[in-house]
Amino acid sequence: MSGKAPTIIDVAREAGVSIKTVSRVMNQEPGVNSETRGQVLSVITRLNYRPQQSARSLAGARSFLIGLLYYDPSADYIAGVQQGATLRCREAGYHLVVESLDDDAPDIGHQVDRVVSALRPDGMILTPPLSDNAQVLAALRAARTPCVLVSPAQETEGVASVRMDDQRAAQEITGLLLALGHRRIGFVKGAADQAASKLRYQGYLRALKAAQVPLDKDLIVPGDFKFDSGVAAATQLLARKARPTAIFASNDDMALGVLTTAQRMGIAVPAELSIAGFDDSPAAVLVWPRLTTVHQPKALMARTAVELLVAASRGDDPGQLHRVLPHQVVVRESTGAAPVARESTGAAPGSALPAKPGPGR
Amino acid sequence: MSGKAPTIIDVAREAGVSIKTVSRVMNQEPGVNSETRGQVLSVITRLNYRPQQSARSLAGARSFLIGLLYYDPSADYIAGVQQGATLRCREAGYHLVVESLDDDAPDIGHQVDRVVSALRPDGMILTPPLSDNAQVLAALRAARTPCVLVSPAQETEGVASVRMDDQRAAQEITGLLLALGHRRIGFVKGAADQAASKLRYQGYLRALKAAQVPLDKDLIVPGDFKFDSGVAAATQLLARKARPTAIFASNDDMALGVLTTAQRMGIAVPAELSIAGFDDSPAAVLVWPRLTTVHQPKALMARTAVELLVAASRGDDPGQLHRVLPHQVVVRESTGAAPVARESTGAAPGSALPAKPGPGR
DNA sequence: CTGAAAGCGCTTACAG
DNA sequence: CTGAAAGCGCTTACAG
Repeated sequence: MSGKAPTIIDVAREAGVSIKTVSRVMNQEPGVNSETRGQVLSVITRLNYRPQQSARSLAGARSFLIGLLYYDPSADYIAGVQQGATLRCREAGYHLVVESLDDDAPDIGHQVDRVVSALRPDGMILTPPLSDNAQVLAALRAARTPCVLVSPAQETEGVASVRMDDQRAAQEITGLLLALGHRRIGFVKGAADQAASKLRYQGYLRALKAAQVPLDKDLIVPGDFKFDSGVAAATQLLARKARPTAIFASNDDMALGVLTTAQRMGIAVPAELSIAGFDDSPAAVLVWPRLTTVHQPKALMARTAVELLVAASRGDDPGQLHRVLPHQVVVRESTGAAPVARESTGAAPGSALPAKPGPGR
Repeated sequence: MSGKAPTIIDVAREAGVSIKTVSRVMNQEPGVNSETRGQVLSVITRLNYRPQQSARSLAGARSFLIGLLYYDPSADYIAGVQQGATLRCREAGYHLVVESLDDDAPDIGHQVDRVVSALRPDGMILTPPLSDNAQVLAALRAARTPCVLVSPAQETEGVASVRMDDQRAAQEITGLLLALGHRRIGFVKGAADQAASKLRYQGYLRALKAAQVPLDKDLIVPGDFKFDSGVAAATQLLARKARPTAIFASNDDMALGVLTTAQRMGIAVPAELSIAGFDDSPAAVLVWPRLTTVHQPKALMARTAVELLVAASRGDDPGQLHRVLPHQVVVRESTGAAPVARESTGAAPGSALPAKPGPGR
């Protein structure tokens, strides 16, 4: 508890070795007598010595810093990613620096450049839509900073990436609705400029095809991932004569718009209409019935991204560069068996209450 | 675009000055001939020179790093805080390092210590509940690392803090309900161990007193800030003979539980029951009617925290150490005029639809 | 298996 | 107003 923090010199003196040996122990380099190593380790513990990041960074090739770059993410997305990244960083002795960028800014390359040249991070994690931003990627490449793309639109040769299988997840959740007996399943598309939109749509199509359910194009409506577009989509879909018995929205925000609209129209969920979303957002469990949806492995993707970067900076073999992580279909109360087969005749009777109020939890 | 990034030596040579002069210009120190300064600046721009954080940190007293420490925050909270912090950091030439800690861990002091001794950040921002964690504060004090507490339970002499006025906000939103003619206003408390719970409750009490509305203790029910406790609270409150015409929940998650419960009981919101929350969470606008609530100045609190830290690290006068930032009451569709004065007789007729469906947006 | 020397790119006193 | 020297705390070659 003296005034100054101990340095590598203090440790070396106490342990009766050179600073080089202490350095070797700290970096877990091979070729140190195990007795010497134990001796040094005990002094390190006793003095509570911690190497200083700035000195290691200046002298060596590593900064022990990993950057997380994002642009206008949903709160839930960034929180999930960050949780996984910070925990894995701590385990590996790294620290996470976060930077919020403007995807539309013409000087975004410079913004990246600034961070990289100031911090010299050992790696960068890019979340969508930055994972598809050519300027960002070019700036990183020029600075020779390794990066991992989270859910990029497409995998790039030699650039690491982590993602989940959006198409398969969408196929699974559509399959769930089909298994419940639904045949008229509405689909609300995501924003046209996002890669996930297309994948989720394809998953929906595949599931129908696999179940040999003919495609009804009128059941497919546009959306932009926002609540209001879910409201608009539901308004359109539920006004049909032969209205769908289920609606799968490309994300939870839109699914909540569908849910609200159904409730306002007096359509019981899930008795008369099943609703499924995608994302497992916090709001999915803040409504009743709670949403059936897909849980994206955000924290695991981030952990994996950190691992790939740490391996690369250590010179270890990172293994497979393109990782596809397992998702989870979360079945809650917004989906149920299709109504018994009598064609809906338009306006349905009944209240907004579910047939059987479920338990409060 | 050569292989190596330019150093201060390259700049000095090009500008025909000593590295010390370049250093002075970079740090905006006074006492440099303005012509010399301009000359140096132009070389810096031309070479695209950026000082390296690790070298500055090692040689000097500043690291240009600010830490953000949190424990299990809501996604929305951390995202809001971070947005404000990263932007202000960028403007000031700082970078934000985030670390997720475990508030219950017995070695949390060590966890903090590890970050501080490795990174030597110029300051730390602590969010609740860490802003009230004695071990964290002690570790920071021992390391002489300046910190700013976000919304601490109580202000500490000499320790900077930023917060909003929870009590006044709660008083305002209760006042809004009173102004709408409500007299039986239910209140759902927050978790007993959080400082905000008490403040919001006091605000509710004050508003009633100011309006000379007698306190009915049966209208006050416990809660823990979670959705389910809102459901439980509403179930209890709405079963009363003289049921409340409005319910103010201490946060949005609970308010959503109240909303769902009302809808399932066939009580129209806001025609028969007004509902108000607190936080302005993302979910507040993902339901219908959208929630009337209080918007907490998360980003502004974080910006201010960074400013206090940057000023301190520059040796500038930070000014007032305890900042109270303005909040905003956001009036949406979940609140309306109190039903005309006929005593509720228990079970109310009507559907879950609002009297007049509002606009879709 | 271990160590002495040089150097990473800046800032801090100290001179002039 | 400007600069030459020392040094921050490590790692990198290089020896032995």
